[in-house]
Amino acid sequence: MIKLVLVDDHQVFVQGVEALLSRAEDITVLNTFTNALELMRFLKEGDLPDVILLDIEMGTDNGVEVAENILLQYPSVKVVMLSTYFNEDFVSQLMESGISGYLLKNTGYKELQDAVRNVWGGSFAFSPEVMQVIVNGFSQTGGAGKGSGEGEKTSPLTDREIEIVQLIADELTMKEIADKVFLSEHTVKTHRKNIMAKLDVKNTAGLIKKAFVLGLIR
Amino acid sequence: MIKLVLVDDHQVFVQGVEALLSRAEDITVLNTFTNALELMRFLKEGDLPDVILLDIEMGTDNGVEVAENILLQYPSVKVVMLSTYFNEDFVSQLMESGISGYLLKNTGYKELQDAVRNVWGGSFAFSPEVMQVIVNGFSQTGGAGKGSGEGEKTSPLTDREIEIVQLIADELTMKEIADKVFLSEHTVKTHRKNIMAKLDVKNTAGLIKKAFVLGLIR
DNA sequence: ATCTGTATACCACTTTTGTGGTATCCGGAG
DNA sequence: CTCCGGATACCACAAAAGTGGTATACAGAT
Repeated sequence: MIKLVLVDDHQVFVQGVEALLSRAEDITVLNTFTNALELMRFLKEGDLPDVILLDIEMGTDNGVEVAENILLQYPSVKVVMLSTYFNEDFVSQLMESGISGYLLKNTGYKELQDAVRNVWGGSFAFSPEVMQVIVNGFSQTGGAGKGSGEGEKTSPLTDREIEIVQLIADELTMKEIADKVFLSEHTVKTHRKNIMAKLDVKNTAGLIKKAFVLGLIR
Repeated sequence: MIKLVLVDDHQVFVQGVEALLSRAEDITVLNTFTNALELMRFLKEGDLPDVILLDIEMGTDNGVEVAENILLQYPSVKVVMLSTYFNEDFVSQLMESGISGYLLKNTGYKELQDAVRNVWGGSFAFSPEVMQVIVNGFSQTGGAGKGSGEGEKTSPLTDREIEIVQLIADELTMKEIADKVFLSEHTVKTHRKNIMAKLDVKNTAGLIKKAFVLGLIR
């Protein structure tokens, strides 16, 4: 019996997936959560699942960081990311963290069940689109060994930086943000600069897009 | 027996919701679709559902327009929007089109079932967050009559404009876009200007955010 | 005690956006 | 046929964004 837990901030979605997975007789859904905090509390209680299905876009929680945390604290559980979007950076970063799968939400439930079984058996589960990029990544960087690039890690943003990103998304200018958070305009610009470097984007458009995908803004 | 169809471009999601709604004995899911084209073809065949659950963010399809089309051609079916995000503009626009509900995906499945029943019975179904804004809108504009503002309609973008939006989201500058689509930089700027006016945003940040919510970019 | 990362602040300069106009061409609706 | 909307193009100016530095202070880790 494969024990699993489900995390996604959309109730209908978790309930739906739960119903879908319950049809498989070899899978039990131990519990479901709509935020990372609940999940971590549950894991701390000791009844560890075999597999965790984790949504990347979770509003306040950063799915990538959550995955890293889980794998750091409980290396034996298999983590499979479920995402609407597909983002190369995440995949390489998450691979390094040791996730077992990355599935897009346009996957069907049969494939999802199979994925859970494969992962439980020690294998991996990636949507075709994702798989392709992984393969390309390897051929580009020259085979095995160092993954798909060393300096390309998407470092997590600090609290202050996240705050700034959200204000930028609210259409405020640097000056307006400066007034709002009682900082100098220079400082806010510096933050934006750092954020753009961390997220590896070239302008506001890329910044907002990535922030959206990362679940930093809603 | 309430006949309904489900539309959302994420397979697991439709399958999940289907499973959830099938638990109710008074609801049958006639069919599910992952894009608007399939849905419209199905409706044309004549077996009209009582209720359509429609996701707003559907990649290439614009959920708002799809809803309008459905209601124009088949005024007797009830349309309920399902969305991750909540956007005021949509709600007022969709209200005018005659939708029967707007639910966020953080709704639970029991509420979803109730919503379907209410809508079928001629009533409405809105998530609390949405309801609040509707009420506020009315009190602000001074009661019934003209909805929540006349000139605030989010006009649909033309194909060219959508193309430009997507290129902006890909971090291209006006000059780069101009080269790419064989237009003058001036023309591209004009397009962006018009787009921003239509979407009622103040800058690139707002533009990308709204484009994301509208499902114009992914 | 030193190193590292975060938050803060400043400056000068270039590039891009954003504003507010005008104007032509074309195709479809009335 | 005429009117209108969409796509196209241009201009000039103001306002931001974006680049590439430097620098201080402080907290926590080593």
